[in-house]
Amino acid sequence: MSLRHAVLGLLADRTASGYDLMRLFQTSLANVWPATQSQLYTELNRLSDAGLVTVTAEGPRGRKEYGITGDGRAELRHWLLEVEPERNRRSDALLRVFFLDQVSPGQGRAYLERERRLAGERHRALRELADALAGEPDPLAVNGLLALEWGLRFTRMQEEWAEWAAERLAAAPAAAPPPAD
Amino acid sequence: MSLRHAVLGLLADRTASGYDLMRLFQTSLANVWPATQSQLYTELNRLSDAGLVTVTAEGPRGRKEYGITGDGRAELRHWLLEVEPERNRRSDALLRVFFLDQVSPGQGRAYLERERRLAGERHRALRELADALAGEPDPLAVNGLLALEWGLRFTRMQEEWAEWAAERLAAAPAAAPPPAD
DNA sequence: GTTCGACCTGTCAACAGTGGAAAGTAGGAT
DNA sequence: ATCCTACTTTCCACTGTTGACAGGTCGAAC
Repeated sequence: MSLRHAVLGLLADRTASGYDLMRLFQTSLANVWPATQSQLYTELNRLSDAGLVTVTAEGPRGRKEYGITGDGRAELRHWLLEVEPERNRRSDALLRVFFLDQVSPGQGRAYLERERRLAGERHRALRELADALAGEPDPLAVNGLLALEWGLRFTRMQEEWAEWAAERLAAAPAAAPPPAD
Repeated sequence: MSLRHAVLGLLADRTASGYDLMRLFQTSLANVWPATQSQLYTELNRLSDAGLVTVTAEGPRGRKEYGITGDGRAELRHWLLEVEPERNRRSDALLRVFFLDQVSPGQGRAYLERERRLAGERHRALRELADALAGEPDPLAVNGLLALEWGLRFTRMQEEWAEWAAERLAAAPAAAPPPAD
């Protein structure tokens, strides 16, 4: 459960209402840890009960401004530095690859070609985002750029892999040789 | 929900009991789509109700052997070729990167160094697995090797990225320049 | 002969995440 | 005055996943 830490991280350098957080999730964290409005409000209440955040101000229309507490910062640091990151194991796309011999070799190659295309599109979208962000010195962007570079490398890798896999499939429809390094 | 399709995929070229499937998940699919025993039995019953699999034999100790039906194969092909693969969006590790400026630059670099090390270890483990599999011509291995190559590239990419990110962090603790291609 | 381990099937409670509905306030446009 | 839109919070039903529990058969070893 890292939604908790995502919220703490965002509150660490600004106070915000649930609505503010929702917009931050939609923009800066959309590609890293998406969260819906209902999750956020539930989590804010839980965090508040646990004493990790606190209401710093109450606005006009019921708006509640939340801020991180000392305990909250401690928890955030603890998670950042001491909790082992969990591996991302499930992959819808990779699962399909496992069963690719259930369709004809031609369909398999077509599937991989689509994968390559989709990865390429995502790569170009991220590149545009990176170029757009390169101009404005947004405080959020500092480490966001590290994540962005990760995305650029990842999508590039997916493209190359899909191309490689399609060739491999074409070369040896019956038995694949061991992967190259 | 792709557990359904993982089960269909495995049953597509062999009949198997729930227990057999459990072992297949533990071995060949462990890194792609983990599933627990309880999920499997529940899913088999659901699939059976939906007419996508059927009991082909009943063994001595209550063992039930399941086989895929025509509808099941149709569903599998449909999922493989026509359903858009969903992106894997949540990443525990990347989320941490976003909040890396909550700790000192030195701690941040130490974190990235650990990431690099963990990725390297996983890379070496996958390489050993690939070498071990290179010998035996397992029917499962055919497309499993494609997935394995994906893992090799992915872990290598993570290593390189963590190194790059650490350098980037060291070079510009206040404001990061735009990412290179 | 019993005990042990491998085989085999199932239920249950709990929780994270999703999507949608409900309901309310304030400010600006018509 | 009224309506629309943005803002704000909350609740509920549903799915997927997990881990624990609970049962059962069989072959082999002791």
